[in-house]
Amino acid sequence: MAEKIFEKKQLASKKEDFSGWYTDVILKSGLADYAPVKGCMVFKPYGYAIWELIQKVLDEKIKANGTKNAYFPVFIPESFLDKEKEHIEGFSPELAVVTIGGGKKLDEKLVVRPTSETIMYSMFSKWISSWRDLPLKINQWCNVVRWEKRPRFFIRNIEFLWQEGHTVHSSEAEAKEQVNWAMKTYEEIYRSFLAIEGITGQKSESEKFPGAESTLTLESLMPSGMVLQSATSHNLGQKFSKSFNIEFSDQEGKKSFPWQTSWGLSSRSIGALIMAHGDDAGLVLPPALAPIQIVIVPIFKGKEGDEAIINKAKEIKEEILKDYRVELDLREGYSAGWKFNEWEMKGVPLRIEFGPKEMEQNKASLTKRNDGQKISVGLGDLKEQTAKILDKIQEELFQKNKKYLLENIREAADYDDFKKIMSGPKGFIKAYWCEDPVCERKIKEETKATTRCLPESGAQEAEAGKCVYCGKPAKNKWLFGQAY
RNA sequence: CGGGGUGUAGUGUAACGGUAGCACGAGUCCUUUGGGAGGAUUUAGUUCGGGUUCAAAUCCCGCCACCCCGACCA
Repeated sequence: MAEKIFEKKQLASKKEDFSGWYTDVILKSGLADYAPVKGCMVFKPYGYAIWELIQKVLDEKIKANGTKNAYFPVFIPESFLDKEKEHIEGFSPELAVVTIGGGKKLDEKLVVRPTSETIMYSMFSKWISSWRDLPLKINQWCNVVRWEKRPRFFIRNIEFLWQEGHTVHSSEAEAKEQVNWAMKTYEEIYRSFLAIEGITGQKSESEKFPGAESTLTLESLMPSGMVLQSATSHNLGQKFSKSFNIEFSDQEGKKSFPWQTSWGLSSRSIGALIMAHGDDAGLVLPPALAPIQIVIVPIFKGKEGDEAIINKAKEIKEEILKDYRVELDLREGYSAGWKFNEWEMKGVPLRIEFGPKEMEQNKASLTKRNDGQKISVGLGDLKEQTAKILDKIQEELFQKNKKYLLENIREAADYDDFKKIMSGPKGFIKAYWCEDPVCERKIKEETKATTRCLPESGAQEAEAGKCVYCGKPAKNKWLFGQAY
């Protein structure tokens, strides 16, 4: 059966060739295309529409949090990045640098932003002088450039799209609150919209954002058994405010460095979406983020009755289902079966067939993309039923993904166990780690697994144990996995 | 950036160093439309740049891109 679909769809099998499947689905569903420059990709309209929907829901939450949108330049003077030592060390290997402008060699090279901390904070130091200027909460939607050596659609590109929030606070507690707010918001976006479960926790010293005090991360599990860092939120402490000379006078007139945060969610999330839910017939999109939530395929019966069917189908689209993103497929010259396959490839969550039979019985035939279930609904109940079914699809996708994640967290009692899991199903591994970077590095070299995070639950759960690698005392159980 | 592989029409493929062929797609017309319909007709290609040869898709060198595996990373 799987082979049959493989042939029919001209799609690699998700199970047998995950990488091939991923690329095929993206190209054939029209999400994206290769660009002439290695590592760059084109977001085609269908893929960009998903990004716009993600932007819309996240942007509302960011604004409701009191953060305002702004836009900073794409070029950053090279010297700005040098100001924070860890920051420049972390980013220098992957910078794109402009040396010529307007035909002339530039006096100071310009870095194409890999992230905007430095250019924003140079401005913040001008804008902030009093406690009355705080908190300052700025977000920007933009592209960033990181010269990745091994690109992959959406997951890892030289240029990608994201949102970066940057806030400045008069107290450390307030900054921490902001960092937590961002993480909770990302969790909600992933769970309620992308229908993807994730685990939140602290990054280790070596995995945290270059220049941050600490980094919170959301880690999701992909069907390949590999882990995807899905969103991050950084507590920058006073490191950047000191490097960039951001100072404010507090209520007592005392000068002090403020506490800062930065947090981001990128177009990588679309990659997660594709991987998490798709199947051998193509994409499967959750209704909340599907550019087309419902497709109506009219079935013609010959010249005579066609007009009535088309008119009724239009009425269904424009009146009964006017609250949804609906596509009415009136294209001629394609058979109904052909259209079914195409819309399945594009992952449209719900298909409505409307033909002579439905016309006669005043009903519609619905098919759920995620499990192929067919439901017959009277036109009188269609509006109500559609709402229920779309909610159900959204929930089913999330529950399936959550179940997969929970079933793939394994405890490694010792290092042999650890290695066995990594050479088998992979997924998440929970294990004691002494927090010595040497053990972390060795584990990575020997198994490809890196620390993903110290889960929020991990700290309470753990009574002191022994490091899975060196056997020395360890306070916490960390989550390991092979990262994308 | 290191190792391995691939590159022929829009896509998938075939051709010993000697006529670039097939299928799908796309265009037009007709018949069709409940799980990728049929006929007629048209269309289009050796990644790019060098070299060897009487002759190169085929052999050699290089560029670029893509895939897989590493190192680096959202």
